[in-house]
Amino acid sequence: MVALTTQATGRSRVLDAAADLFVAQGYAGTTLRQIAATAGIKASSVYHHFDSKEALYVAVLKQGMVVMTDAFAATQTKLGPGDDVSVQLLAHVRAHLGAVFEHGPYTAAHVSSFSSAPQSVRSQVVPERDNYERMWSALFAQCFPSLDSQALRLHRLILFGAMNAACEWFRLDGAVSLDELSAAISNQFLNGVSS
Amino acid sequence: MVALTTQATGRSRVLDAAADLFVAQGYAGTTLRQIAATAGIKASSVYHHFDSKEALYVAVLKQGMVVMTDAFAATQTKLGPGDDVSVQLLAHVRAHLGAVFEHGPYTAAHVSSFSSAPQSVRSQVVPERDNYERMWSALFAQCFPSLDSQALRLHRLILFGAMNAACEWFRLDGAVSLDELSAAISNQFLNGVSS
DNA sequence: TTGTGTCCCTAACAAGCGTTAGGTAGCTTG
DNA sequence: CAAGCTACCTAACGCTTGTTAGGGACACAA
Repeated sequence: MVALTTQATGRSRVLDAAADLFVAQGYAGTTLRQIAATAGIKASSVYHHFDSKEALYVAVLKQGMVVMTDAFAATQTKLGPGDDVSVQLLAHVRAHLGAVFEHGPYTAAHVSSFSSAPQSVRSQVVPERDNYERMWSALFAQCFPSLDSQALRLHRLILFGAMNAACEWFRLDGAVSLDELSAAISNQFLNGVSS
Repeated sequence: MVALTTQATGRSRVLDAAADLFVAQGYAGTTLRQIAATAGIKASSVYHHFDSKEALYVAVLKQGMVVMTDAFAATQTKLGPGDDVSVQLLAHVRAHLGAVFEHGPYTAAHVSSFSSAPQSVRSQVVPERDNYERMWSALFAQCFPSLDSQALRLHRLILFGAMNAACEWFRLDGAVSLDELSAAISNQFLNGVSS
């Protein structure tokens, strides 16, 4: 097990290590001893920072939501009120993908391992998720006023599927850049393949 | 733990139970005793049908691939050679989603839990996955001859993301039918939101 | 009847799990 | 200097895990 040499304080080292391992192996597939070893400490020392493995998991998932909502909010302040729909959508897609791939492993851990999380964990993160979902719902309602609420929901879920699935194949050091990926997804969503 | 009352022979009961639980809890989050109890037998009896938990997992994943490739092949035989691109794509999207949601839990288990599978498991299913991927690559190359191979790959991954992510929110008994979902994804993919 | 194979059982194993108890070194504050 | 806090340690706990050994009940063939 390779220890991390980055990061300063102990708590965030543990959080980082946990998020990394949760992405790679899932929550149940990752042991506290693995997390501790990656953070450079012993398993029992994790309990100095977190009450339990589950609490650590919740902390990772919530941090992932913070990163996402922050990215969304930051994008919104950068956009003018009269910006084109395509500009707005591209910016927010870029922000979401940036949160997943560029701002640490927290968002990636959330996206990739939330669906298999125990019920008790899931329910603790639902408020944050709902909040982020509402941000996108509002954006969609504003961008596509002609669609009814069911169509809006469907299209939003399709877009989220396309974005979040990228963490199963996209690599930052690959042939496609994040900007290119964002443009491809955003453009495809608005105009379809052919254009 | 509720025992299954469906299915005939013991081996497929175990396979069914395992796939169901893998979808809900992931591979590592599911115990052999849970699988056995759901199948109506004891944990040690699972070893009469499978060499190990890992072998059982591989069997589930491979069965998922069989269902998918069969669905693809069956769709291809139903299509005429002169069929429109939109007809072909809709049919194959419908077949893929049908495999995930209508033909047992195997494909859903594959789609939802492959990414967190151990390396040793993953490598055993790679050939089948590559085979299915080639089918879609060929379809895309035929449908969109003007795109280069990198664009084809990107668009294919976007479509797969949209389809596979549906297993995190879509329910057969919900407000949206599988036909509607297929049409929405296929149409969105070809023409974008607005149309 | 006697074998052979299938399908399942009980009982138990070693290993690994999350977790707890209690102690120690070092820094900071009074 | 003494007190207290932070961040970690060693050692061990009870429990669950995947897995194995060995046996019993039924079916079918010779």
